[in-house]
Amino acid sequence: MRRSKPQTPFPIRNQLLGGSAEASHRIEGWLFDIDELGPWVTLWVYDDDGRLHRLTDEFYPPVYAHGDRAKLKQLAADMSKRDLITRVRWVQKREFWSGDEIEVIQLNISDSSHLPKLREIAAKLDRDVTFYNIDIPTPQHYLYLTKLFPLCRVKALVDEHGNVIEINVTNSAWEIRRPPPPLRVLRMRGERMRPLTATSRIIIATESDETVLHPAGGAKAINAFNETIERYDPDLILSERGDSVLFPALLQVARHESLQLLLDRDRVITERKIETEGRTYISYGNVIYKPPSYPLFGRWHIDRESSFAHHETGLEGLLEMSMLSRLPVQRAARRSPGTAMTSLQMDRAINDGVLIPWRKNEPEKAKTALQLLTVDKGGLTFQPRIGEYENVAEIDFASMYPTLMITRNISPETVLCSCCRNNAVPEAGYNICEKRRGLIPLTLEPLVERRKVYKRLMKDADERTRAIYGARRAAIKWMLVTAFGYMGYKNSRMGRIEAHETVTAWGRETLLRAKEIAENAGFELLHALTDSLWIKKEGMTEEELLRLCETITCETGIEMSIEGIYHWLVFAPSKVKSTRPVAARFYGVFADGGMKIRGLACRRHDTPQFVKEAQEEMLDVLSKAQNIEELRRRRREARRIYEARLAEIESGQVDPRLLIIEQVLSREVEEYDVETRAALAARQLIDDSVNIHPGEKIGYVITNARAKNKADRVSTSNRNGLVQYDRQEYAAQLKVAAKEVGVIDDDDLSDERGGAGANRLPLFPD
DNA sequence: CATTCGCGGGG
DNA sequence: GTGTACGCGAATG
Repeated sequence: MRRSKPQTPFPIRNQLLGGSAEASHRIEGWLFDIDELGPWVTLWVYDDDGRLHRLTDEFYPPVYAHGDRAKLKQLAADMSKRDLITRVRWVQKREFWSGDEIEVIQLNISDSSHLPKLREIAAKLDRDVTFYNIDIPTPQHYLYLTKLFPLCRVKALVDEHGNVIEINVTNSAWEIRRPPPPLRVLRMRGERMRPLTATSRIIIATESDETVLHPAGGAKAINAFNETIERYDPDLILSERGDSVLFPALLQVARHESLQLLLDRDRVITERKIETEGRTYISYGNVIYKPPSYPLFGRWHIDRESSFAHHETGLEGLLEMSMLSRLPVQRAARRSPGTAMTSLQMDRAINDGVLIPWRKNEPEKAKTALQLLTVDKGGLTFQPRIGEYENVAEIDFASMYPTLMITRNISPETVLCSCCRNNAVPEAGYNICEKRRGLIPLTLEPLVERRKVYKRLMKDADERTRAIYGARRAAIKWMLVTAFGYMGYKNSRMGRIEAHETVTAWGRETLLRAKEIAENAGFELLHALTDSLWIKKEGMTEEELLRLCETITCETGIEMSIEGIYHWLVFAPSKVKSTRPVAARFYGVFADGGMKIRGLACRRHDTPQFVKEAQEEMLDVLSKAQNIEELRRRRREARRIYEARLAEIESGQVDPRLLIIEQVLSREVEEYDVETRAALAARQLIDDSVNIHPGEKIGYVITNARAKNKADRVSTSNRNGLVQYDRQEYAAQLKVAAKEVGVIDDDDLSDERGGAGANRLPLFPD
């Protein structure tokens, strides 16, 4: 443990504070980052001359306890004796679930590293005392209370040691226009890093130069890395697999050579343990592997691979999430958007004087089949009418679930409230509170508004600005999506399954209402999915559609708009049984030439690039068709692409790198009951002593799909070009992809199977 | 044939 | 220090 208070601010790039013994002075600039350091937080502030200051501010996180007064007094006395707290007082706060004002004792924790100990105490006192605000990450907690946020403008008064006397924020995270932060970015990527061999390389690139490191070369690589960091002094290290591969490798080498890797700016924190194991968890039903992480002190490290936010929305989106939610940038980068959403809620709650319930670590119990059936019906799904259609319109509700939560006041504490009797919720008949505005709606409303503002501004913006606003919109969208998702999660700090149920019940009702309105207006419904309708009407005009959308918007309170009018649209049948429709499998071309595709091979992550691109090329040809008659002509044209690609595969000359199938492992190798290709590939990697984990993505090439010796079926070798792929197997995959888009049909597949496509589908079933 | 396993959204 | 569900389709045995 490091308990010594830094005597002087760590000098960054020469003497930032002038070096001399000024008594106190002012700094004006912007907050770059915040870390936690025992009884302090470390604030990194860039002043307006571009100099970075490391400031410290004392912070004693306030936690609250409710219960028998005598017991609470005793608790405070005990904790005081053990120096766990610096301050005690009684305050009035509001309880989250009931909304009631209650008297609680406020305890200011003397050092944030004592919080785990406090949680232990809290767990023991569970029966008598209820604790609040005891599991809020300290930097966030500091930001909630000071109203600072990442990248905010600050004015600070600091003493000669860099300790904050006073600090104030002078702008809002919600301002739309803001200059991009002037960051020095170092990019970092590896080649042939797994397994680590003499040919492994790490490339680090500044804006002007590039350095190649050979980690197998030992000290030389470490020195070269350190030299670049010292010289360039990046604010952000943007890596490809830095968390999972590059930093662990470099740190291993550095330790072996007894050298220090100069990752952090902050020299107060020196030791850094080498983590080699990450963590596997389940999210949204998917197994996800989270590699060990290497956040840095005093600069940012973002691993594009392990950052959902950066991967999905880029730096602009990540910063939007971070600023709005007050989550430090590196944390926002490594956590799910749900963490940002929760942070935003906690911020709101704390600043409204609402206590945050402690989320205990109870593993979620498996639901029974019956529960799943009755509780989680989810969004409404129609069966489309199989076939090819012209002049179909798609109309969508905008942000349906978030808007429902806002307009219907759906929140864990408002659903099934004890004060109102209205049986407002369709199907379920639950009550919804009419007296108190829910925390979720309060948090969501400004986000939904902000997305609308961005959308409006994007219309007249230049291309660059449009890209930035688009990324920020995407970031907010993800926050909104998770707001719905975690409401149904039992372990959620402020979750309640009935709230989740309420949203989907109202969602179904709303979609059905839209269907009725459309049908009453003379439209024919072809398909509907959760918040979208596909409709058709002879001689339909755009004005008519706009009127319909307006009516639906008025009647439901949720904005309905035209997603587009298709020149043509195909609802493809099931591949298993060709008369059965499939809800999410269609492709079509909008009047503006754009395509909408769902459920086809090219959308899947486990389709090899070669097949993906071949299908995309075929679709590209089809997209030029203006109607169904032309579509048929274009299919014949696209067939030439199919044949050319097929010939390439059969020649055996395709680059095997284009044939790699990437899949995410769902479990440990030993746990596979079936020796799937993925399992075989994983086995190979382990035999090559590559450490892989459930939730990690692996890649392999099919070498001999039907080999007796299963080890020969796939190859994970990265000796590119030496792999001989299974031509028949890839030819078959290409055929399936071509058939999906109607470029070939059953007859074309029959040569191998010998069966004549007996049940071919009529193109117009009606 | 039954069972196992991986994927989906968005842009 | 997280956060649906469930249906489709391909592969295995």
